[in-house]
Amino acid sequence: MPHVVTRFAPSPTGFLHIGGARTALFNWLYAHRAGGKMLLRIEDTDRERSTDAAIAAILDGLKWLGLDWDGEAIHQFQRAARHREVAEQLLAAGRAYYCYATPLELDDMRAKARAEGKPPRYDGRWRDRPASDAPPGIKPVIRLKAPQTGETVLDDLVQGRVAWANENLDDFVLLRSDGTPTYMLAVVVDDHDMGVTHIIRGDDHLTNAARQMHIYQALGWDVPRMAHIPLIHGSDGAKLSKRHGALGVDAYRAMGYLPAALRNYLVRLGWSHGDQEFFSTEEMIAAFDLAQVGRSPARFDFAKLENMNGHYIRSAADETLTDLLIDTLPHLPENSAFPQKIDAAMRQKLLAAMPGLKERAKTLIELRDGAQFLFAQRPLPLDAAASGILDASARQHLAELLPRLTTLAAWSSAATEEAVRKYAEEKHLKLGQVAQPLRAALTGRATSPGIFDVFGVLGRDESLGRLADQIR
RNA sequence: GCGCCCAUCGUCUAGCGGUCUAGGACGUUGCCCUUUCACGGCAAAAACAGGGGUUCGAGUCCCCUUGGGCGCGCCA
Repeated sequence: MPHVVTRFAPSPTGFLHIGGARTALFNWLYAHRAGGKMLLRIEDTDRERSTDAAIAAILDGLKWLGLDWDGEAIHQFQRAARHREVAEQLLAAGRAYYCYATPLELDDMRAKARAEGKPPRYDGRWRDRPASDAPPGIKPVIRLKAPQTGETVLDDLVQGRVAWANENLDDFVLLRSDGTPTYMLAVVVDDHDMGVTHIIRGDDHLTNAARQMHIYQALGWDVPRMAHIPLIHGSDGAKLSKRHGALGVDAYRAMGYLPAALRNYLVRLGWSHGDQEFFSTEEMIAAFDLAQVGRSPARFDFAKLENMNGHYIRSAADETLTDLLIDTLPHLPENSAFPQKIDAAMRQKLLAAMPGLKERAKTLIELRDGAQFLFAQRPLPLDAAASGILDASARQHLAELLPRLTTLAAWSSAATEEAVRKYAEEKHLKLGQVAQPLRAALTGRATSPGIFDVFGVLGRDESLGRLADQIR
């Protein structure tokens, strides 16, 4: 396979949103598949809107998702001198020119073009004027002398052949009047200098691709292969907004999703491999291919993500999951009924309960809530359903069961089960009629892991104590 | 307005001219399992946007319409 270098190039004007995360994932997968590299470039040339906090959030999000990059992150702003140099090189070669048009003139130009049913574009008024025409006191921008006829054709790895008539494109700005580069120039120069071979990005950049190709051509540089992947939409089909998923990846962590689950969900958005739904990281890398990326936008569906997350939780090893939950605790929304600090003894308890807990949780939040009874203090608070279960006859059953359980020779799930089943049989009760009161007394809830597992995990003293609390 | 992109069940998608009475997954509904809740199992409802072509044959190719999206800055 040929040498492959991809890059993820977020602009640090906000968190790493879900669309960006998927773009990063596709770049990462493509690079790994080819045994190549994925580079990271922070596009911080917009000094007004770029923040260090956003950079930190993006790096943190990538790390959490397990998407590592090769080498140091490049900060685009630090390369401004190089960008300027290239603009001047273009100027010297006659492939770019100074433009002295004022913002007011440009506004008029666009308004007029629109009125005539043409795309609003720069009319090239300074394209062929001699330097001697330069008005005094105005700092010029540098514009690219773009081709005015013919067409620009992109062979996109996802979109296929896309063509633009050059007359619909214009002489855009390369270098601003203050000497700083525009995004269009910076991207091309950086991708070239970084040796990027494959540009995989959102299809909101598709039109930019034509303009960037003009820069490559003017410079005589090879154009990297490009792949414009469709955007992710909200559940209503419109642009992703905060209400349906345009959250930072940290928000997904806070909702209790596993990185592996989010990765799996994201990779299946717009990409498929036959009917396969679940992919380990290795499988994903081996199977991923841009040719299978669809061209239509996908809607974000929390229900499916949640289902996948449940799958990942259920199939995770107990040790792994226990530690993941503990490590994630600080990121989850506060729950005063659950300890923020888990010591070694508590961890053991959690681990022991994990087989029963993980079957019942779709998110780490649900996992935590399900585990709450483990650490509850006696006497247990009962929720509405639990106190509904514990009526007089239920408490009577508990009272009769308590001595039988107290005298058990050895305490275990199996031993308690035998005792309880025997009691139910003697009294001609269905197991549920005694299991539910036990559950309510032991966990304070109407739902929990299997009740005999609860006995086992809680241990003799705590179990008997909780039962006794409800008898009085 | 102009340019570009897109269009299969509610959602993610399989399908790359005949094997499609359109397959899988999520969600939904029903049944089973069952100490609760889950899990699991079984079953059901559910789609080729519309219209023209091309072809012996079209979900698959072409055109138009409609509907979405993206772009059109001295933002990125």
